[in-house]
Amino acid sequence: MYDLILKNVHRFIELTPEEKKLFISLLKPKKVYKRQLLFQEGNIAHYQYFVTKGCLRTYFIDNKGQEHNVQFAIEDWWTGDMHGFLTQKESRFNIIAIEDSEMLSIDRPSMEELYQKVPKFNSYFRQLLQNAFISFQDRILSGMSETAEERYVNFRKKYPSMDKRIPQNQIASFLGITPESLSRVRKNMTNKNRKS
Amino acid sequence: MYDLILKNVHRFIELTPEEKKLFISLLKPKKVYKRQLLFQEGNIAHYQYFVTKGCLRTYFIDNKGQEHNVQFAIEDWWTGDMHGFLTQKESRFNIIAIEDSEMLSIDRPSMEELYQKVPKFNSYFRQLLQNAFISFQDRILSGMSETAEERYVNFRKKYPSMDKRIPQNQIASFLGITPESLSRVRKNMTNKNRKS
DNA sequence: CGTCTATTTGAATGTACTCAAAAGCGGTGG
DNA sequence: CCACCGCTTTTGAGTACATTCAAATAGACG
Repeated sequence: MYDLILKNVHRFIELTPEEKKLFISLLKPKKVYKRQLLFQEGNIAHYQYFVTKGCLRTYFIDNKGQEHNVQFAIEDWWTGDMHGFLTQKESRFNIIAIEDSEMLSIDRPSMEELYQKVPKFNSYFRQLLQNAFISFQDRILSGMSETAEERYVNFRKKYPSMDKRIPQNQIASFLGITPESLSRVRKNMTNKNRKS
Repeated sequence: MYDLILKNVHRFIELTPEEKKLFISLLKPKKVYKRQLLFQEGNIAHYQYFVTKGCLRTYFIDNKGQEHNVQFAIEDWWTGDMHGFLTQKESRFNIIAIEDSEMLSIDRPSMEELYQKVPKFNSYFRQLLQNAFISFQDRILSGMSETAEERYVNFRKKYPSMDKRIPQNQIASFLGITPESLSRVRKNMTNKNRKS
């Protein structure tokens, strides 16, 4: 159950057996079923979640009532509202399960304890923040410079495992286009392939 | 000359006179003139820059050769390629002066020294990273949910001092639209105001 | 003053959107 | 196991918003 997260941590920092034990003792398992909300906007984000099984999406609702997907998370990914978690301000995001999912959650006090006792974890979590930062940066760049089709192609290249599991209309929302448009983009792509 | 940056730091952490001295001793003044490149893509970002005078823009060039503005920086702002600075990988960004500008720069070794001797600075720079993260997040959300006009209105609300100093075509590039479109958006807005 | 760049305006085009309807797919209950 | 219901995906037609290309006007700077 804890193998996956330990491997993940191990990609960034090395832990002694005692440190591993402490870390694991601070994690709380959590389950949500398909279509169930893990977290709702307006609340304070007390947890970050490491996904061990399943698939979730993080979205926000704009002032026209439209949903927009901000992030998908599958096994071996962290999810949660990073900004809200760090600032302890009301979140603008919702997180909902696309499949039955299992997670390991950690709250702020536990994270503080971890920083105190195993300072290496500062580095680990800082790198998570950096990665989140980078992925947002990439998204801004791609939003400014790429067509819908290019964004979709890149999405599939970058997250091949997600492409198979996530409904098209959800991917469309992530890419910032309508489901109809994505359907047409795909049609177009297969036509191109047949010609060549 | 160092008042501005000390005030800025002071908004997040408190420093003793000795700590201030150390901090200042690690900063290198730097000048660039209008239209001059401060930093060019393909290089490693060795510095972060705190602007004490002037105005700069950070942009990247997409594979169609088009420029896109990522950030503007005026007095009391930090600029530089955060991602490149943290990872020490080749940067995709260019930074150029919109006005004659003066900065205080800090390199990685100095920052490490600062972290060692005054650990409080970890917190300061982490908050800078957080703020950068948040502003990118906001930009993704606004790109997904707002029209060009709404984005422009919000830009003016958020950065009133920049709106006055930065050429329209540069603002357009920041908003992700063409200069012609921004011109029409503005025309539209004044027409609306006259009617009401 | 003249030159260079930024901004505005116009006309035609294109990309993605909305609205509407049909087809496809998956899960549920009889 | 099949029939039905709800949701997703596809397709079509018309529309809207922003783009491109081109040209005129305005502004900044030496």
